[in-house]
Amino acid sequence: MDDRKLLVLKAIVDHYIKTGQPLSSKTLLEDYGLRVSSATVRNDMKYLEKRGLIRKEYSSAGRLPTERGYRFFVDWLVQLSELTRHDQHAIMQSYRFQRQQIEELLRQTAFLLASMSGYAGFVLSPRLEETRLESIAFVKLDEENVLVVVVSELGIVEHCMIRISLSPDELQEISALINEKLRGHRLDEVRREAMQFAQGDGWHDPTLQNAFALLKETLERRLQRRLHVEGFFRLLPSLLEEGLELTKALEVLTILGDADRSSSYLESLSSPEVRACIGSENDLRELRSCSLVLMAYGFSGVVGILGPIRMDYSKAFAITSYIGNRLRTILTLSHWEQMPTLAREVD
Amino acid sequence: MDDRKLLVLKAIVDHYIKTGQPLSSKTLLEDYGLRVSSATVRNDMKYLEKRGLIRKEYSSAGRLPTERGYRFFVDWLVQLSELTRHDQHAIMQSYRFQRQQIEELLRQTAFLLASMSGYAGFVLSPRLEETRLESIAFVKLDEENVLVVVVSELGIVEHCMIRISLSPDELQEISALINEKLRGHRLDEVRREAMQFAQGDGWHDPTLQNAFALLKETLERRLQRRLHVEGFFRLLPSLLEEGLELTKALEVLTILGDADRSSSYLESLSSPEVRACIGSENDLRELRSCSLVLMAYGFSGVVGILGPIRMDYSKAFAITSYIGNRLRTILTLSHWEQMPTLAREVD
DNA sequence: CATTAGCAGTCAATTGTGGAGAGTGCTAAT
DNA sequence: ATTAGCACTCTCCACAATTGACTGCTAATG
Repeated sequence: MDDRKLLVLKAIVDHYIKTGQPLSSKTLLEDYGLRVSSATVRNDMKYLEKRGLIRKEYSSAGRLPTERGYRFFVDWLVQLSELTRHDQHAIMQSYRFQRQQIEELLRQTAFLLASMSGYAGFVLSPRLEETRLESIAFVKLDEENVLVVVVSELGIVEHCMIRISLSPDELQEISALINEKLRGHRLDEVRREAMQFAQGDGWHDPTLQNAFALLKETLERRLQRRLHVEGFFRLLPSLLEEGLELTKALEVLTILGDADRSSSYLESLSSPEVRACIGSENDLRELRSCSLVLMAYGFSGVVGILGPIRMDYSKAFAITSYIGNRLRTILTLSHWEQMPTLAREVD
Repeated sequence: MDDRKLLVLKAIVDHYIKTGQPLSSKTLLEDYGLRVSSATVRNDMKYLEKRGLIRKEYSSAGRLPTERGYRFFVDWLVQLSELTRHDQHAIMQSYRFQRQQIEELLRQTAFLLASMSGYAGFVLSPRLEETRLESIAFVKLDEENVLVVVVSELGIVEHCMIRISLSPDELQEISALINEKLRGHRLDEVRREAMQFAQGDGWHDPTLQNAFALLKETLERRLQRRLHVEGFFRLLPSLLEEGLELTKALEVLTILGDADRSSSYLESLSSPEVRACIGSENDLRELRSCSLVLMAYGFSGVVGILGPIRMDYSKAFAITSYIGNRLRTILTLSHWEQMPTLAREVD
């Protein structure tokens, strides 16, 4: 495949991504300044069509990329665009107020992905069971209620109230024991050990055993991951423009609402490097009519963009990669560093 | 207006809500078993049209309700349908696992409204400033970090970490002072008083003043209300069926994303009784092409359904009212009551 | 006076037709 | 390998004709 053929392919993909219109041999000459005749271009197009990289919508129409064409484009032809200073600045700005609440941070990130790309943005929360325990605090609220707060590397992970009656001294004892034994352990281990305590390995006081059972249960229930999605109404027009019927397009949106199914899929796709999954490359049937651009940011969390197959991959790669790395940095820094101090709040 | 005219109106509204098709005089006779001729019905229709209750889409088409017609229907003709046992049971089921996290409960409720109605469901969170302080706990996590937890009538309302170095004794002292002075006060008062402390009315230790400033700021930032919306992709087909253009329909969805504008509007509309706001009765321009059915459930919170103007009002009223009252009950019960105990969890 | 039968008039929806325009494929020449 | 030129294909748009569903009106009826 010679250089001119590559150029023709690139022109077709670029043009179709930009305008949504098939590109004809004549327009290609005019707009991309080739110094050959349109017939030559047509011959090249025929070659590309035989290789399955472009196609026509009907016999006498211009050419547009096939999914294989997009794949080829993404793998070989795309030049990774840098974000403009302006965009970079906007991203920094929106992370300026460091939130302590991790879920809020993730929601914000999804919003950022969506608004910068013009498609839907999503963030799959980290697997908290992979993070390490910083400390667990027990607070006596009144006679029969105790507040349990679990703090991990990523900040406050969970709080819950437990109905149990313990003296301050007892609380102190438990607290010291747990923190000494479990600090630095991964939360899934913590959960396992809480279960052992609950079964009586530590104390034989049944009330206490209950407390641990509750703690374990809390960890279990709330360590569920969340999938934050933002801006999918912006996605809809793009999908419809591609000729998708409304019901199909809504299926795409609905699958994102089903966090269980989509989460595990997104995680299985992701890698530390940003990558794309185009149209029918998707294993999830409902997503076969759109494309994903995503990357992992740590602790098995994933960020990405969901758009039409005719997506501006270059821009999507740039945005996802920049924001993903940003998020990774923020989360990897100890959360103690990020906390607002008065001085910072004021400026 | 005689009984037969009312029957004709009701038939037209019922039929249009069910099928989306205008009703002709002939079909009306056949389906609703009137013992008069079609000409008579046509005369009645003419009367109703003159009163602005029904209209035609073009000169030789059947009749369909105007917005005034829906309003009349809702005010005088709608018979409030009871939810089926099955539906009631489903609602109870989904509230069976009492969540401690209020936001999770609200999200769940929005989901319930959406899935039962087939339209979009929303829940505006309570004004936390109207709830009363149960207690504030300070926990020393390590040398320089203190965890602050605010518990109100509705459960845990806020937690944050503050960067401050205090001895356990000092913490104990502050804690006792605050809880004694402020328990039972509304959170907006608490915020105000925190501000006074911050300005030095209590201690003159600058570090402490900073702590209170932070507390105040936290309360301020996080007492923002949230608008939980679920299932608005289900709303879209309904809106489009009504002949709304996609852009207009998306405007409707977008306005719900703008929590600030829509929240205050929804609150201003709501009353303790379930009520409807139909089409152009809405003050918010973007909502003029759809209808709201909503009610207040306490602490200025609102639940409701957003649907097309051609909505099944009878069903929407039943669902909103049932779920709204359910939610009110759950929140009004002291949160201590709802907490899971082992016994309940296990069964 | 309310009701009815019958007929004329209105309009949407559907189908078919024809011409213009855009673009390709092929062939023969360079 | 490239090019010019021509025939062919298919979409898109506008226009017309036909069909069918309802209504409005009028004159007759109990």
